[in-house]
Amino acid sequence: MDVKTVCLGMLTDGAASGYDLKKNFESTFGHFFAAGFGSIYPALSSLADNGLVTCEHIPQDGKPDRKVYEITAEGTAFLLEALQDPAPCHKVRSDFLATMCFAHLMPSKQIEAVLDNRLEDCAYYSEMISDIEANRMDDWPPGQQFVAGFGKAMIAAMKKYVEENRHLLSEQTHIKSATG
Amino acid sequence: MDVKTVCLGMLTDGAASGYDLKKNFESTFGHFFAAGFGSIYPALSSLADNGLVTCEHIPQDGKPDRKVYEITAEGTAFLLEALQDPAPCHKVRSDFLATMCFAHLMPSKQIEAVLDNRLEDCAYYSEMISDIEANRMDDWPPGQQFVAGFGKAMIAAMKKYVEENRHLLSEQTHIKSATG
DNA sequence: AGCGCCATGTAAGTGGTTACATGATTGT
DNA sequence: ACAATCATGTAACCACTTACATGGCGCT
Repeated sequence: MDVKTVCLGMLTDGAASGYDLKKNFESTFGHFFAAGFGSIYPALSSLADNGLVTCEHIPQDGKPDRKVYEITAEGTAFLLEALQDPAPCHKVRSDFLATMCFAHLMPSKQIEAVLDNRLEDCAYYSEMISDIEANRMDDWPPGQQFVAGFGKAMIAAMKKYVEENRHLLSEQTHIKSATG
Repeated sequence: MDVKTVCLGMLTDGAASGYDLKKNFESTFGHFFAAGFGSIYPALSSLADNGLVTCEHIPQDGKPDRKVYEITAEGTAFLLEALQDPAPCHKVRSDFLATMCFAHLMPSKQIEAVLDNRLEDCAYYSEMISDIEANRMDDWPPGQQFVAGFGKAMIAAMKKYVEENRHLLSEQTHIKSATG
């Protein structure tokens, strides 16, 4: 699934601009689907070219036109087909884990810093999800509630694992002992 | 961190061919860092060009030369520097979660199929990690044991969450009720 | 007869990131 | 003064994926 398809999905919730969608990518979708303006704007243009969305230009003073996109019937049909994949992937790409694989080559201080940073990241995300939950989750479709809960559960599991197992990494230094 | 750097890291464990490294990418590193031959072979060539690894050509009958790569002192220095990032990222890219966000647009049967598939994927990975644990984990560096445990914990958390919360998605049909 | 394992590589394509370009308004 | 918010876009770049190309050996 690409940025185009996710944008299309977001538009099923109502008309929005690229700028609006970016906020979704930062909040709700942030923990599992990243996208910057450099992907979103071209995606929306392409969707409009293919008739999957319509675009209304709203002029503004001193700013570029606000472009509000709305999904079309063809867009909905396209989305529904895209959602038919019975085995959508769930991929992790972790420089963190790759780094930890080589912890025995690193000084303890560095390992500690990396682990602390990961826990900070967990804290950041769980706070973010709590904020979202507190504000506007009641009127969400059940799928988005499921997904928010999923994120929360995974982050909690990550935090727990790191806290309970960091001793495996940092108890020893990177210099090999001579006791072999 | 790119494929090059991870290959370099793997070579700290001993000399190996591209084919050998691929097996690592499929087993130990599979759940958090994917790479195919199309990335691995060019990565190793590039590392050799830059003097970070040496390459020994071992002729074979009826097969291409087996090329065994070994890390150099410069390679080790390069790796150690790459490992100094105090905030290595941990990214999830999930078509599964993106799909579930739009579950209210899907028929129940489809949702069930997607959830079942995810649980199968969990089963596949946890079995794989168990196999790895059973065979050759004792002599691993602590970092790789930490990472294997991490994968196991995350997959267990995923399985648990999906099993306990799938009812949120599949109890209702995709057709909006007229009770609003 | 066919599949999977061994073993390497290239070339084209894809999909995304990063940096750049513009510029008014509102808050601290 | 400075940063953040609003608001859009392009162009160069990058890393990785996919498909293709080659071919013997051993197992069922």
